[in-house]
Amino acid sequence: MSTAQFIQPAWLARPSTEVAPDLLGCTLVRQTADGTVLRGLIVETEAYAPGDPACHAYRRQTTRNSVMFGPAGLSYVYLIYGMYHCLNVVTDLDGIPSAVLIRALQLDAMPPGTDPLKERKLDRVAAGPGKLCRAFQIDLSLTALPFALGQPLWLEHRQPNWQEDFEQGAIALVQTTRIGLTQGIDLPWRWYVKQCPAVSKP
DNA sequence: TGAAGGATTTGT
DNA sequence: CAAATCCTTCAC
Repeated sequence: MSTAQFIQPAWLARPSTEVAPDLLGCTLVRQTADGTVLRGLIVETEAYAPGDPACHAYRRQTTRNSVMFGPAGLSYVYLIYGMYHCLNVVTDLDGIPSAVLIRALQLDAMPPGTDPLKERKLDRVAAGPGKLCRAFQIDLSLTALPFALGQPLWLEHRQPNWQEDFEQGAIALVQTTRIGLTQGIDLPWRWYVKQCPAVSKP
């Protein structure tokens, strides 16, 4: 028995490069209109920040990226390549455009005795920013919404078990360069859980 | 008003 | 490596 600790805006009101690694091990929860609740452990993130040429807010404020300029704790969803959506968590202080891209989720374990092939397949269902939005039914209608209980999306802090494993070294994090960019490719602003089967790319 | 291109994914 | 596919941005 455990009580979920919901992530508040104040915890997200820090530079995206600090929040991105801290979000690993936290849980993303999606509640659909019909009441279905989907949960996934965040296992891969990327940070986007001011002065970063890969950031959507690099040039100027536009209709699409305006939520990035606002306060922390809101969602930023955009459409990429005409067919996939990507989910971000807006971070840092009001007026500082920045966000963390959620790139991969580890979905809840299947019941004991499940076919190992099925389990391996499940590991890849949310292994990538476009795939996780597809799995969690996240589209443009969910942009600029607060992450909070009762909303379509919210975030929960790391469970004590995860935090203990992390502190004892049983879980390790990897920091590396971001994926799929044409600019800002050298910034090491991608983090993921080492040897996690649900990470998009090792 | 139109053209170019993208923080992706999948299959050849 | 190229296609799929459409919204956003920027130029004219």
